[in-house]
Amino acid sequence: MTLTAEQSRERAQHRYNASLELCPARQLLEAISSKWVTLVMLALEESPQRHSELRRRIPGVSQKMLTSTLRTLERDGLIDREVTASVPVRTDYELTALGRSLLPVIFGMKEWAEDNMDTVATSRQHHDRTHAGVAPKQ
Amino acid sequence: MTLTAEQSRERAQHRYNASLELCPARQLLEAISSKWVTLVMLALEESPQRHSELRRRIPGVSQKMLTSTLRTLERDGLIDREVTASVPVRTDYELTALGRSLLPVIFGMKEWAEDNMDTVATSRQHHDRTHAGVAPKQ
DNA sequence: CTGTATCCTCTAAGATACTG
DNA sequence: CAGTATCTTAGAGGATACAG
Repeated sequence: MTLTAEQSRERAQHRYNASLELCPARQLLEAISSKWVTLVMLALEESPQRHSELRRRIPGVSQKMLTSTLRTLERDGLIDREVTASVPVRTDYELTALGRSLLPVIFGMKEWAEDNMDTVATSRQHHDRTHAGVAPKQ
Repeated sequence: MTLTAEQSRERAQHRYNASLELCPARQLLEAISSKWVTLVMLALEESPQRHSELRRRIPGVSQKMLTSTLRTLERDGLIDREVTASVPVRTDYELTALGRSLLPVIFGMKEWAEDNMDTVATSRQHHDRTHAGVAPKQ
């Protein structure tokens, strides 16, 4: 039998999910879109920092999320972790060369955002006002 | 009374959540990190497309997610939506000037990703192998 | 100080069904 | 063709307590 459009779409979905996850750009997006990664990257821009320093420099981050973010960045090879076995323990984090190579990309986004997010905000307000009745979303 | 470090951290959290959400870069990140936005933006790069064309061009997207993504992009002023009231209805989407101005940023990410995500992947594998016992995560 | 281990909540996103 | 309306689920992220 032949497939309906809906059926072939389903197959496409499964085929595509795999390739989507393999797409480098998608992977990067997922890697950096976690809530704290860019903040940590930027906090490490100038010099290595200790866990406690990072916590102070990034207000609002819980130590769970900070640790988890740092672990992920370390796993991705974007930062290095150095533990000094003193009492109490001291841990320093610093950007790797790979991590530093990502900074320009982050700055590129930052720049576009700073130049254009007010336009986006205006557009949102206008859209919400003119489409008041339908699908307010939030 | 004076605040404990933990308490002042809590206050910082609330103070900061507001400013975090106002941060332009964060907003942009949230806007484009939705699963389908970059795919839609890239699909519209060369020419306007109809809803059904986009669905074909982006395998695996459900019509719900496509519609929702398109609505968000429209609200943000990144794409325009033009409805032709024929039977059946015809709808075309195209990038706005603002939307096109974002493309270089997306390409910048894409380029870094293509150049470096294999290094990241290798780092992940190495990390997972050497840290087999502890926190395999996934 | 630098973490783990739980528990809990909230939302993005998928599945499915229906409409002008 | 181009949507809207529900229901459900997986995972991110927060709160809290404990440990080397």
